[in-house]
Amino acid sequence: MLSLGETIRKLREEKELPLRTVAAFLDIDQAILSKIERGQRNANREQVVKLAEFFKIKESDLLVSWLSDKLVYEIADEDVALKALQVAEEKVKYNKSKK
Amino acid sequence: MLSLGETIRKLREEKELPLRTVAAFLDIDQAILSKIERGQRNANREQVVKLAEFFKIKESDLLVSWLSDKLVYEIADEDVALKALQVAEEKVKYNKSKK
DNA sequence: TTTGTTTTGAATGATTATGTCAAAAATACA
DNA sequence: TGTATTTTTGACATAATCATTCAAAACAAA
Repeated sequence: MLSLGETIRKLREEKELPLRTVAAFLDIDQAILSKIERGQRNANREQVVKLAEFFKIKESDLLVSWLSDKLVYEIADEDVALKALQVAEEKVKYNKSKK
Repeated sequence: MLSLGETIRKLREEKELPLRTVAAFLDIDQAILSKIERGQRNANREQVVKLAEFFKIKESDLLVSWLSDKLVYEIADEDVALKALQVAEEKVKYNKSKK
């Protein structure tokens, strides 16, 4: 259950690439990428899509990783975090069924 | 499966109170409360707590409603919304077990 | 109409997101 | 060691988003 940051750091290190190379592909400063990999910054959607392209992995997998990180972050301090996630699931299912 | 806004509007109308009264208790402009009830604005945590107090309902129930609304909002446009919620659940469970 | 309530939108202020840059710290390795 | 390379950090800038206020418009009831 890796975070987005852990995932892309692992991929980058497997290929023995410096931050610079990946950051250039994303068209951002390497400092930002460093922070993304360590979870100090959030990537945005566009960056996630580009990362999937760069590493040739399934875009939806990386989006799930990114979105779930954001969700966890949003409720991390709440006692009712799990319950909120479950209710959110029901709401999404309901919205989908009626749309 | 009511949203926070629908919930508090229902409660307010049952008691036949104007926005003004509830807004005064929350110490906000009634325009904001109107928007919160209609889902055009997000309440903040403090407001949710006060709303539970005002309507004498369980605080955690209203917090769940509020948090789940926020979660749904955050992923509403994504194809992988459900998957992201499920992965987020696993991450929360994992974090809890290791803490 | 008159009165009270609710909704809307423009304007403003606050907060968050995003990025750059340069220096410090860590790492690799001749 | 010393030097080059890479990574991390933090100060700063700017843009985008969000929250709030206010007044006016729209609505509802008497």
